[in-house]
Amino acid sequence: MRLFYSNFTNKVDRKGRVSLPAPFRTVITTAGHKEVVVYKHSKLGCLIGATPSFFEDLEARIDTTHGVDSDEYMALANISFAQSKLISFDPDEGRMVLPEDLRGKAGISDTAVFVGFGKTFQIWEPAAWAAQERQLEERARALEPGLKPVGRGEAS
Amino acid sequence: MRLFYSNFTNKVDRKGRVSLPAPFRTVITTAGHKEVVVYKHSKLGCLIGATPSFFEDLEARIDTTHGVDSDEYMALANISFAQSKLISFDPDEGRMVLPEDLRGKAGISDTAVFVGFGKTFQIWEPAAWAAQERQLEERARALEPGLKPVGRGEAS
DNA sequence: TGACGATCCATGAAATCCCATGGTATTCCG
DNA sequence: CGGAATACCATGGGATTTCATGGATCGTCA
Repeated sequence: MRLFYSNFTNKVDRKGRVSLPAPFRTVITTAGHKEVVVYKHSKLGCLIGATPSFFEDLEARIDTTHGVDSDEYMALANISFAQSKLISFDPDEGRMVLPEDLRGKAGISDTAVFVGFGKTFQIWEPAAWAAQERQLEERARALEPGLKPVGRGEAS
Repeated sequence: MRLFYSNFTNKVDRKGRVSLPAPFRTVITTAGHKEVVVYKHSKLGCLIGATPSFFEDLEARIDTTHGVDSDEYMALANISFAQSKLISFDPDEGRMVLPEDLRGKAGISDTAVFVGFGKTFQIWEPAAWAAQERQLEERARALEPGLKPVGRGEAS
């Protein structure tokens, strides 16, 4: 499975259109999709994006472990589905439309930063991302010794 | 399998007609249907909608694991079949008729909110949905530590 | 015939598609 | 190696289609 790497800063025009960074497009189309799922992160002031498959897997996992009427399912489904949007992008031009409400929630006006985060990516207002970046760096410095030996058993 | 995402607020006219949101239509027609199954949720004050296949699969699962005479099967059959309505929608215009009794049970008068929940969707009276939304958010906050390992891969 | 559905037509707003352009990185060729 | 041609990508504007929604018509079943 291809993952989302690096970060890209793109313009958002009056219609709310943004170029989905070309490398991100590749990840998504390679996974067999022409759409991305986007929602607002509950704590961070950014949006989260992922392939539809990511959510399909998530759904299946929650369904089998908890059942569709459980509190867990409802709470998770609210974020992953009810509050999410399925956004299609032009496979040729590579542009998508960030809906007004999502832009508002992330404070994005005319510029958006796309940040690769492995299986997901984040979309930030530039200044907010700069701040987050600094924080992450500090935190990483603090955790560094602890991170080294951890080799998470994820294949590939 | 396509899933139901996002939420849409549509008008219900005097005849009980509502537009099934276009993306929802796509999910249903892609699954090869021209109809939706709708019933009242036993606890929540909303209606549940899904493709006929959803219930066919569910039926098959319960049948094989419990048998058609089990309590589980009876309970499922009552909700999924006896209490449900199979509602067809105009494939071109995309409108369906929400029967009076279902509207009554959900307190819906002239506006309905369609909420995507993965394999199913919900139909709410707007104010009731707003309240439910708040509750789900709180619950998500409470469950968050427990959810983390499931929704792995996300920054925090 | 009278109520209730179902089908058909009309319309404004909003979302989507199509074409054009400029810049940048990469490749190709002398 | 250097310069030019080329391919890729981000971005803008305008045209076109889709979609939600209202009203009217036609049929049907008591």
